[in-house]
Amino acid sequence: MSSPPPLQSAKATNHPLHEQIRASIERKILTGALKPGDRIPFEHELMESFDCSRMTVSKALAGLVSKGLVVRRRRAGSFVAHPPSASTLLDVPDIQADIQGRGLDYAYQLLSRRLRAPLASRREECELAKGGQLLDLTCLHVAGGTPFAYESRLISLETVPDARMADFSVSPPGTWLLDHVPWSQAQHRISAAASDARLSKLLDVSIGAPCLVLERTTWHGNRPVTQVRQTFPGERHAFLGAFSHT
Amino acid sequence: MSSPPPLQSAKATNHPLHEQIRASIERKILTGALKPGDRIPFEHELMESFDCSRMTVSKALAGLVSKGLVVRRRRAGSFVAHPPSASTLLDVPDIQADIQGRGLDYAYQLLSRRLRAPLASRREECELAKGGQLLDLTCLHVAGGTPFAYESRLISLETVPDARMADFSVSPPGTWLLDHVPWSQAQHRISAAASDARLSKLLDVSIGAPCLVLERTTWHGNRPVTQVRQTFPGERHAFLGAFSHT
DNA sequence: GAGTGGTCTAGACCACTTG
DNA sequence: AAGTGGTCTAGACCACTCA
Repeated sequence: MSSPPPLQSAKATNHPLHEQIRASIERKILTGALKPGDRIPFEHELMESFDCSRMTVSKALAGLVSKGLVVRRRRAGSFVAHPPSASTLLDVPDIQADIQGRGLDYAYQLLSRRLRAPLASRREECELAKGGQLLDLTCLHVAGGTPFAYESRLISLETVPDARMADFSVSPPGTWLLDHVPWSQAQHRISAAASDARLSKLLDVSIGAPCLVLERTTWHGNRPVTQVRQTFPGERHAFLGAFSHT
Repeated sequence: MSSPPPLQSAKATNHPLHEQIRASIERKILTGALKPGDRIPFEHELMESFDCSRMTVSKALAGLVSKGLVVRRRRAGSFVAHPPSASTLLDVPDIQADIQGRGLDYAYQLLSRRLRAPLASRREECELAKGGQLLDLTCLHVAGGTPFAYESRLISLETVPDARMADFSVSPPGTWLLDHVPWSQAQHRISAAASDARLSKLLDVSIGAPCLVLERTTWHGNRPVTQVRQTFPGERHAFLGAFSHT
């Protein structure tokens, strides 16, 4: 005889089981324990681990898919997704991919590279450094021969020690970071500013010309990764986004 | 005797059933057949309508919840969600709510109001009008005594005939539209421009000062609703957004 | 107190990919 | 060919909430 319905034994917390499973996997992804491309245990393995039915596991994974953290392929399994490299207003844009996506030649120029401590007077630099050092970079992105954006970036070597050895004279730091930091959250700020003398020379615009300024801080899990300020000639560039109330 | 497993009778399309159900309800919401606050049939009603199990109906509704189109309340039922009025970079922002949310006084001034046909030379105006007339408005938003944004807006009277009678001398058209058009999609464009003489006077900035320009076209279902261009003093304003790869 | 949605199960068949 | 995820069922208990 079959025992009566299992009675949902040991519902330790008040969170539903599928959320616990989702959170458990999500944590592993966000902390980097599971990196992009890594395989996630099969459904039947998770069924055993969490002692639940397949539908429950499936619901948990479906949540991760809808967040874009996981991709699932029949017969192959489930894997941690690669961060999208496409550029929209919402994503962390990769300027190189963006320019090449428009069919333009991309060129890049490293203007300066400096290893330094955070300025004690700048609170956000200290938070970024987290006690370590900062890599301070400035560079120029060029699209089809025309200056596209000036970029000033700080990278926290405490969070991304590998950046110290990376060769940013060839490929831009943004692209490198997208490839080497598994997942991120970002805080954006878009404003407008007038071009000063130095910027005007770099971007080939007149002094005082309106520019779009994008400032972004990026985290990996709860560790700060990088802080970047990109300046675009305002009449040559725009941010696009198609949104539904979704 | 019970018949053998129902064999998924009549799988007309190759879309899964839960997606068909979701699409069916989503369509009703996007076309306005179901308006915000309207009740969605109970799960057991949908089970009968679509002749399927409750889990399948539940999956369909869960999809709509995750899109923010539907809210569900125990014992009460499922309802079409009200569009969010909060303002982020992704949403359709309501300037009035935005300013008041910062604890500043909000003032509003209607500068002009004109009923007119679309200019045949401007393709986007003709698409917006869809054969009807346009309401052409310009106005100024003021926050705490300081000019905040200049707005130039076109409303398609073909899609929103009620706008003809609305009193935009009191409340701004953006707020009115958010309250009267049930759901929308939007296309945004953010750029920077220099302030001209007229704008400088209105916004109280110097001529040539950098300004943030937000252009947005909004649709209700597949009908164009409105097209707006808002200009912000660039050093006084910024667009913020916190994003995760979600 | 009754009915809603929230969650879960233990099966099943199917479609797809390649382990 | 085998094994994965995708979908679906016909039940069940529960928590919540509102008439």
